[in-house]
Amino acid sequence: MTGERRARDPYLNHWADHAADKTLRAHPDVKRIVVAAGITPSGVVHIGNFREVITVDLVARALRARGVEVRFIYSWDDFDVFRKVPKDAPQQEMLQGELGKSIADVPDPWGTHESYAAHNIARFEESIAPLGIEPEFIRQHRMYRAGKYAAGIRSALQNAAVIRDLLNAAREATGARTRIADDWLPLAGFCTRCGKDDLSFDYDGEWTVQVHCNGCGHDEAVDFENGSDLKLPWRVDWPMRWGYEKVCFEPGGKDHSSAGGSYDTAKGIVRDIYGWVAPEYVGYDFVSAKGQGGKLSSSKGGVVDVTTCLEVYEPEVLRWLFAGYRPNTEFAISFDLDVIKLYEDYDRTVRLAHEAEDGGKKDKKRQTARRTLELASVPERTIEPGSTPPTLIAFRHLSTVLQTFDGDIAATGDYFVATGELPEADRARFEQRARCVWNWVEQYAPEDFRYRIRTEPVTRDIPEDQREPLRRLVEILRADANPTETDLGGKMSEMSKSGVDMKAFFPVVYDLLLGRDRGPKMSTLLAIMTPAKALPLLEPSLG
RNA sequence: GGGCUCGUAGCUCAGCUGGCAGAGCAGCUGACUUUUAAUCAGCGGGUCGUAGGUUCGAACCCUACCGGGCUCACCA
Repeated sequence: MTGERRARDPYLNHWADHAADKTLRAHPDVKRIVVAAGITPSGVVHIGNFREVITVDLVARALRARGVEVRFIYSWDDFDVFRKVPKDAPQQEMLQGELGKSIADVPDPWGTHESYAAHNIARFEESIAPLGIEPEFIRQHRMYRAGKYAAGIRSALQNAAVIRDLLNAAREATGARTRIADDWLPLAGFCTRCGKDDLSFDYDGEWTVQVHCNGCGHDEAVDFENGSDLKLPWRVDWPMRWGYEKVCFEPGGKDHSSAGGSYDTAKGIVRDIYGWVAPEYVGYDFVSAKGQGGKLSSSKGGVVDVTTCLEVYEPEVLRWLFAGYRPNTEFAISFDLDVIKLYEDYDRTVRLAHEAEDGGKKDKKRQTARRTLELASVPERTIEPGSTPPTLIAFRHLSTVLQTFDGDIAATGDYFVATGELPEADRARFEQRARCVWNWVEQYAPEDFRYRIRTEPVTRDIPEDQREPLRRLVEILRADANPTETDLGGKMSEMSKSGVDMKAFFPVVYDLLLGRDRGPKMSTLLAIMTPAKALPLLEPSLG
């Protein structure tokens, strides 16, 4: 397993493929490539954190596409200190008293999980399951308490001076004013009596640390060989874990990516103390949210999480979004009208990806579309050029029809099957999209976009010149209990040609049916409603 | 102040290790169709932030500058 494990395929040309190639070049002899993600569950794990996970997942897929065995680990940094009480959490007073403890030891204020950290972790792990992301989850607090990192801690303590010099060198290089003190130890942790993190240490050179709690005054000799509440500070913890897990690839937020930043110093520490090299790295930019109005700020503390995104985006569309942007591009997840455009872009990409290649210029675009879509696919699959794409009902069209059926997804599906627009085989996918469309219509769509068919008829005083057209429309509907959209389109056309001013007439009809003066294409609306439902709304006004 | 990163069409972004600037949307024109406009055909649109350099050849590599973002904690 050395050198090129597989001839470079020009089609494997996505940024995740490049990252995979780079990783393989850096580790030509490794049998099983370890890729890692790591996040602190110190608050709601949001869509920005998700970028870390999806980035690793995409690179993992790219590595597997090269025939490499991959281990995808996800480290939850839940031995982190609880520093800030989230504003939207219940039991503010209780939480206030827990500040300084490990988030794995702070009670869950929502009362549904074993700890504050566990609550945030569970929510996120559940949310990414539909996306086909299945890492091996690792809980830091368990690893530390089980003594897994004991040797790593001892190495750090015994080499405290080396680490201090490395960190100080970085500070010097970046012009920082302060320096680390000579008696500093690369150690942190929690008091076994009060649980808080304000500690002083004295190291014996082997496995025992004298711990003094500056908070409650507790003194204790802690033997960390078989696990304890001691841990390494972040800048040392990260490289220690690289060495422990033999991590070959791990991305980082742009906040880690600068000189003197944690990746930079970790690089030196892992090399000098832990005998491993820093993983290949991709820096990713932030993800923001756009167009959710006031909806979010109250319920989610201003943070968009994966669950919220999946209410509007199909799993594969969400993956496709993240796969499409280069990691270092900042972008916003949209909940406004952009959603329609994004679905349209996605649908077009699907069609393009399935087209057969013809040797022309467009092949490159077909390949890009195909590769991006493969990486986005849930479940993972490859796409054959020239194969039949799945049938996808356009978002906009679906929103219209779905509203006509008042959100009844099964009935809407039946309708599309009946019209021939939807093969029965693609029904599951259709229902997934329909749920997203309906959520969007209900929660985010502008008023202009929304309508509902009247449940109770109203009787209007119809203007003289509109009575005859209305009578004709009613006759048309009475004549055929199940007209198709095309049938009705033809009738509308006839009415128009016979001199009816449809521009003036339609608002009258829309008002009777929907309570507004505009609406979906009339023939579509009436065909879907069926005369049985439309007539009772129209007839009373005939007088 | 040091560093990283971005700057490409009106907008959002591609552009693989240097080889004729490119997609979608928006815009405009035409066709068809009577309603939140769909679909089809076509068109226009860029000094690739600025100025130098390397090269047969630069959006891409190097230098400087301008502008935006980020970063440089006994925090993860």
